[in-house]
Amino acid sequence: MSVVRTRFAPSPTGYMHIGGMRTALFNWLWARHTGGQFILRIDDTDQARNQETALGPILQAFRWLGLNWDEGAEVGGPYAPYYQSQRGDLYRAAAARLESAGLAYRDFATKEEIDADRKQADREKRPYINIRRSLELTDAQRADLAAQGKPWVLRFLIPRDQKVQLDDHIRGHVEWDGALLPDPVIQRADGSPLYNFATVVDDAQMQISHVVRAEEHLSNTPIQILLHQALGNPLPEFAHVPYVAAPGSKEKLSKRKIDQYRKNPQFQKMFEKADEVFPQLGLTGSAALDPVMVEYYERIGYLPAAVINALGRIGWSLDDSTEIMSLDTMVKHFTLDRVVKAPAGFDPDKLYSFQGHWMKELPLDRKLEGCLPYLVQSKLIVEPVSAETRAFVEKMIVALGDRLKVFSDILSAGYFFRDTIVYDEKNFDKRVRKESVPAHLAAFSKKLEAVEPFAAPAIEAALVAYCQETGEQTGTLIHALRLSTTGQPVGPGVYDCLALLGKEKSLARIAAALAR
RNA sequence: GGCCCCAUCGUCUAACCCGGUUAGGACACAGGGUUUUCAUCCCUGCAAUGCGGGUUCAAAUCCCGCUGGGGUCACCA
Repeated sequence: MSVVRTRFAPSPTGYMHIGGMRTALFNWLWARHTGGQFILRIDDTDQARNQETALGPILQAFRWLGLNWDEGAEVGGPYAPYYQSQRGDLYRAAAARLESAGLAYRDFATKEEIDADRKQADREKRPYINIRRSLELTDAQRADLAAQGKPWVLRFLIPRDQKVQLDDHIRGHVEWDGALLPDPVIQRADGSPLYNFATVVDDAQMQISHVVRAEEHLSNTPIQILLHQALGNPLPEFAHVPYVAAPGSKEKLSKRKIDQYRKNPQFQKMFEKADEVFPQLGLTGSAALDPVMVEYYERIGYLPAAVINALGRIGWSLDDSTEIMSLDTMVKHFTLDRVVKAPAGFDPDKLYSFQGHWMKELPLDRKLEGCLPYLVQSKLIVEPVSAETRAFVEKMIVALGDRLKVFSDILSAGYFFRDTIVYDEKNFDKRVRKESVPAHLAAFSKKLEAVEPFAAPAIEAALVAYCQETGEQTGTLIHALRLSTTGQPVGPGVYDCLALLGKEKSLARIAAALAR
């Protein structure tokens, strides 16, 4: 096989879709597995919906996940430019070629006429295909229309006597009947190309060997195959991967259905997390950044390794038991024939589980680098971050241990920085405002004054000693101490909390809690 | 509705191509143990071949039909 060249060709929409990212990943993996090239082309033929800024988040998503591209946006390459908006000459030349070969025709039909034809076909319960009235025009009539300046579009003349066959790497053999396909517009009146045409021209010119894309493009494929044939291009291989569905459903994950997803039980947690975390960072909540967007995961503090792992397991498996996979592992083993045919729901729980794994693997210094920006953005610490602060946050991270799942979880321990703490009232009543608890808290607080050094082992020893003396349960004191010093019913070991807080703050907070 | 695709635990999947497994793994869930919280970790449990016909000694696996789900039907990409 000659060199494998795959491409991902996003339209600049202002965000990177998590499902699109999975398709991009498969393209990337196939190229890397085979030692081929991965091209990032920008399909911005639809001028109306493009702005410069709309591309940024897409490129950022690739960079964040570590999916580099050999040719394409920003990096250029031998088939530059890689922006469809800059490749007009190529499309116009190809269109002219088809027209002069009699494989495309100028269609003077108006939208209204086409609509009427369509409705008519509908009424007669037969499939709509173009009536091709413009083909009946005499040369004189055509010249006349041209002289009048009547607008026309260029349509590809679908060969209606042909069957189109495809041997797809994933779906196997698929056939269409040319007699049922409408003639697609390949060029607008203003000379600009349409997606199906530009894609064909580009895939051929860029020597794309494998078109790996989501199955929603399957119905575009016969047209593209016919176009390639008409243009005399060698046919690329096709692999239509299943689309990524909304959690627990078979419906394509779609940004437009975002409001429905808020009620989706699995997605709900992600929206709640966004609404909890983003405002602390000075961002709007889930309204601006939702779990359909790759940026959501970056901003919440997921690890690229976890997102990659989760994406790679949607619709693909290495074998019967491997779940945890690094990008390198996937590159080594990825093949198109192990891609599943059925659409798969995105599973936030499974992603979270992968995240737990990869976070555990992460060295402490990397965790620190990951957490610091959250503390800075939420104004809990200031930049430049002093060496002492770094050391303190590092201790926090150690104390948090596996409770730190995503980087933004560091914010759940904000009570180490804030002077006014928010008490969980229900648990405060249960653990502190109870029987002899305040008295014990006060008495133990006195013992704490003498603990030196004020570190976890010494604090624990003091507490155990106190409980032995008084016959009180250690659990009672532990819960009471946690509630009064952090306000929270859960968190790192309470000895770590006290040590982190220091003697002075610990005693002050206990006193403050007793005074409530 | 036309065309096309798809169908194994709640979810992601393995086994299907080349028929013979107590239908395997993971996530989730439930129970238990460790940690006097939570998280982690360990153990256990729960749980699937959509239906109907063939072919065959034997069908999740091959064939047909049905049902169900989904994608797509633009001068969007």
